[in-house]
Amino acid sequence: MLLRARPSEERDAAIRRVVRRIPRGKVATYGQVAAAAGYPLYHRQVVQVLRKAGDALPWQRVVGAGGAIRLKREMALEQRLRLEAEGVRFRGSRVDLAGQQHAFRMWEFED
DNA sequence: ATCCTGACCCAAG
DNA sequence: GCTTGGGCCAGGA
Repeated sequence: MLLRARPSEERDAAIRRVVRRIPRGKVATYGQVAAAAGYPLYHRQVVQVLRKAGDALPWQRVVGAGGAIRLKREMALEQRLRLEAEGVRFRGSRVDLAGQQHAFRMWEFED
């Protein structure tokens, strides 16, 4: 299950599949998405994928470790509004991860 | 090849 | 709580 030498397109596709599985009202961290996709150390690549995908993916459901919103300026507000609209609760400046963090079931991502 | 950047992460202080 | 430094990785200049 270590696929470091696979083409980037497959890696990105795996990441996209994972993001699409996060249900409304739930969130997952960049690190969790990367790990669930099969690439534990690729949390930074998740960012690139989300940027490129734009609104084709539910990008608002991916947050930083501890539930922090990592976007800047207007986009940070946009993400918060979208999440609150889905019913995600916040504790201060970050998402209240307890109970709102999506638990990936790994076996669903096997090819 | 090198340098820089980014919606990162985490252990320290 | 917040900031820092070091560790990660791919992509673009």
